[in-house]
Amino acid sequence: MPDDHVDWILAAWARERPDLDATPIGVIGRISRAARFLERELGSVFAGHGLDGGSYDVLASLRRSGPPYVLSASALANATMIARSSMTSRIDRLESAGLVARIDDELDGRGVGVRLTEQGLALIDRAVVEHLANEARLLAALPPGAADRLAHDLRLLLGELEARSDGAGRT
Amino acid sequence: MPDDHVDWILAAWARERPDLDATPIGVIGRISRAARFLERELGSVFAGHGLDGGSYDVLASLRRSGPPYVLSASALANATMIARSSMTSRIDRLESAGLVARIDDELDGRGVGVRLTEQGLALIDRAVVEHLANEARLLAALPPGAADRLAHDLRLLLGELEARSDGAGRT
DNA sequence: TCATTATAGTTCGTTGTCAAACTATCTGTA
DNA sequence: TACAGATAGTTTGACAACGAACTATAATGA
Repeated sequence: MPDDHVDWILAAWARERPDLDATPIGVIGRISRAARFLERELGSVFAGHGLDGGSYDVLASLRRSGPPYVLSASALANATMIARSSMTSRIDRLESAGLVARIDDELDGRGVGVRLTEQGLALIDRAVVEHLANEARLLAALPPGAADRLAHDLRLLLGELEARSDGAGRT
Repeated sequence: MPDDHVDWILAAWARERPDLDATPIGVIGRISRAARFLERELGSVFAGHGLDGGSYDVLASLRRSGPPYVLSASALANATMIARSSMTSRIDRLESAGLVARIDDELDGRGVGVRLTEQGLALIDRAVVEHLANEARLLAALPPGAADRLAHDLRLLLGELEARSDGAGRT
């Protein structure tokens, strides 16, 4: 019932280029657009803890990996889908903030372990509660069943995308 | 059946923080992650036309607005969800590439119209065909009905998000 | 064993986006 | 009219991400 912006996009293409089948935009355009809105909405909670989305992702990855809260820089880069060079500077920032510490990898002289500090652990354990409440709030207006359906269907799509660019995910 | 990375994230949180309800990640985490994958996959087609995603968005917005293919810089910024200052430099780049031209707004001395050049029109009319085929390809592996269901449910979510941050979209 | 190749991480230069400050113009109201 | 505030667009400085080049270490295999 409530139009979204993508309805306007689809109507415009139907008018200007009726020869094209623009229906994929109904899925992919909405995912891109929703991701941008969500990034903004989620950002305010992160900012309340002195973080941005990228920093939160690193801390959350370490936290949910369980004790001793250590992952390699590469594992973190894979998990968060950014380049390794970008992870270097993310770790730099988090390290200056005292939230993580670099430790030598005993088994592999090239590797660097990234460990959650006590301060980092305390921070992410607080932030995750608020973050999940925020996410739940954003989904709360959906009619019953829609969220589960979305999770199910997005899982199919994401599984496909991950399989395609194989070796990217799966930390 | 095929796991996606978010399944692992959910399992990890269930193990480490069983007190939390992480189910919103099943929707929101997948949207964010899918958006990143899609950005990459779609980028290769754009690059084949000498564009990036942002440039494509501007040209496509102008194209589907119909003749005379003119929109204000603000309208373009709203449609593509970027800051007006970022739109200034996007237009700069597209203008140097000869794909758009700035024109004075007769009615409003502050306004700047952005018009698709003949070259820009020809380019976007070629690119959009290939782009839509690419999007269709990425959705092709979904089981019957899944894409329509996704479009429907994402529309509900996006409508909610757009209503929340009111005045952002709706060019 | 030693040379070749692959991998982990960092450094470097470039780029696109952003917020804030600024200029120019328009709008509303007294 | 005149002036205060809103709006359109640009400029500026900061920043996060990227790819390519580089260093150091590990793995392979002849």
